[in-house]
Amino acid sequence: MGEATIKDIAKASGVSISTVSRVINGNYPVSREARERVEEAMQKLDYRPNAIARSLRNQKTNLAALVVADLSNPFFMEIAKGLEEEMAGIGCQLVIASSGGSVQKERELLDTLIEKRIDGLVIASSDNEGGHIKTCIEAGIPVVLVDRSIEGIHTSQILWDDEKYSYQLTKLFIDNGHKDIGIVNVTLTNPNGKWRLEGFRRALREAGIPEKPEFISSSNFSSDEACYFVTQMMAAKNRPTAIFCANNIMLQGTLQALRNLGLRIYDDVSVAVFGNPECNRYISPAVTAAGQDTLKMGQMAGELLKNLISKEENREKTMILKSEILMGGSIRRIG
Amino acid sequence: MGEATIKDIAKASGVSISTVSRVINGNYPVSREARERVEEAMQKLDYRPNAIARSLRNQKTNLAALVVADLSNPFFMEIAKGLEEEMAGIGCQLVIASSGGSVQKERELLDTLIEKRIDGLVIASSDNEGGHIKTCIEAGIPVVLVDRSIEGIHTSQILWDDEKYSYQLTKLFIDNGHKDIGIVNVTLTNPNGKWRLEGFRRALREAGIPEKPEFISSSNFSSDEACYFVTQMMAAKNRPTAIFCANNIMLQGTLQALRNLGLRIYDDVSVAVFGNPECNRYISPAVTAAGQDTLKMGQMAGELLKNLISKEENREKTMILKSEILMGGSIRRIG
DNA sequence: CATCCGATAGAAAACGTTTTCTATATATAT
DNA sequence: ATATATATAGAAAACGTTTTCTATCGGATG
Repeated sequence: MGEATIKDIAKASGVSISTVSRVINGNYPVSREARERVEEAMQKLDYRPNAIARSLRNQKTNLAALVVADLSNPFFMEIAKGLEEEMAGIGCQLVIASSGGSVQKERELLDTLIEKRIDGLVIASSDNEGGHIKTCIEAGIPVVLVDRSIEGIHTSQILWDDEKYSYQLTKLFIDNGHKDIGIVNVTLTNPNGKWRLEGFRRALREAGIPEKPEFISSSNFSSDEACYFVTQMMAAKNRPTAIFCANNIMLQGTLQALRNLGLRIYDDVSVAVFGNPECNRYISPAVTAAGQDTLKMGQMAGELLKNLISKEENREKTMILKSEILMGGSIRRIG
Repeated sequence: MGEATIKDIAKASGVSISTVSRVINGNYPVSREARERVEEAMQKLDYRPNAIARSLRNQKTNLAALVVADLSNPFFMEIAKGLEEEMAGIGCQLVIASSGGSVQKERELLDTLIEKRIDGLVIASSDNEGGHIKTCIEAGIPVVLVDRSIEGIHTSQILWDDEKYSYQLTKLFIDNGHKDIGIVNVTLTNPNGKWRLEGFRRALREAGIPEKPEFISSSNFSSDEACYFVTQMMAAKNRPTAIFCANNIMLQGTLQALRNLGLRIYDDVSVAVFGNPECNRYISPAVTAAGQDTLKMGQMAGELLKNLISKEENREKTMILKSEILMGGSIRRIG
């Protein structure tokens, strides 16, 4: 049993535990003879330093946490992947926790993460209040916000340029002759939802197209709700000729609805999405999108977090990631 | 700063640290008066117990680890989701680590996880040797193997009935008149690969159909390699009329290849997969599959792990999860 | 009245490290 | 020969808890 402690090694090799520790860490001079005896003993007893004890002494756990709403959303998983990659560089492993979108659950998660004394936190928060995140910061935990900013929280952030690319996609519809455009949005309490709607609106406004409330989904977040909304919207006698989806999940629901209704992309309705359409791997025409480099977002989050942890660059930093308009064949020229 | 320790609380409330500890844990009698003073102090100083110190003392970290090859594979993420859900029940959070399929990396990960003294490990190992996993077990860490068993490792496992369902899918092809059937398999050193090929072979054998080596992919694991293999295979003048994919990633590569070649599922080639076809959300005909309930696999893994941790059921257990044949429209009747 | 018991609470040991402080021996400089 | 570095290594404190071991005080029991 890997139960050997530093004390056992000391005894086995006839030196003090201080000396053993110095051999392990290599940060103080130890005679060759002693070192060899210690190393031999460690080998023989299959010694493994206890990271818990180390953490207690060093005030450092080598653990970072990622808190998201849903583990199975590819969007978050790409972030996780990038983050893990990046943190591995400083020997930091990743605790992943999901809130299922529940504010209550998220707060509980943060509480136990604080108690666990994680070295850093990356969070795509579902909590618009931000009180608990402030608590983390006050507890001395470096925090990086991803995907969603929170009013009143000052720390490193990495976001998308929601307004700009929503505007561009909407304008793309308009330039192709569309006037009746629906938007399948996430909740407006979420800042993404707010800004993606803003961009959508600006494009309409600039083109002099009046908004139609029945074409604007008010507040959903699940694929199912999106599906329901689109089904309703497309069943009405005045239906849009184009649909803008605010993220990949909204697109999923939208496609589901269109399939159920027997409507084809391009032929029957034009579609665009803010985010990465997983479907493009499978269907054609591909859905035109404002593609997000989520892997990079994870990596950048890791970089920002490392900066905060090392205090090298203590000033918090806000990064706005650019999207790239990926032209698919899902927008039909009409009129 | 959440820097208050139990000592500070003791001082602030005029009792000993023992008493504070007893208030926190509620496992020993404390006078009402003392309790109230302590609770007040904890409130005022925003005290948060240090989980590290607790772990050191209690020999328990409330951390379980999940080690997989690729974080962004939906297959593993569903497992993660189920596992997280289940472990939350005993206040255990999840460290997630990915090896990228590298044996070397996996071993390093396990080493640091042992040092971190995690309470349990769930792993879909890429290492056929199993030496490091044995080390974990010897170090006293409960281990549950998922998706892949390892020869010589005795611990709880939860697997699929690879041979049986591969046989069934292949037989489905045969029953529909197919004789030239390709298999896009993962590496044979992986037990899944081995058994999925076995099932495939048995079906052919029973039907008296000779195997064609050029229809059997030898050893790939990435979607890209699968794509390459299928492209080659389908470009030859004698090409199969049906393709069996050994998992979701192999299917991805296969579909990619078919798209590139302009071949349509059903019309030009029949397809089936062992696993969950993410594509079925988007395309039709849906791909016929031996569906895996990966969420459940994660939950079961959590349950088995909890059993091992609590020692309630110390005997290791092997579970074989059934698949469900999901009839899509991807198999054409021919001949 | 002596004894014992239950309720309460403090002191101290323990968990396994790292690091400061101190001590010794040897080598170098005066 | 004496003072002074230098290399090496042990003792002990510290990190923040939990729990065992003791101790005190009242009251109940003989």
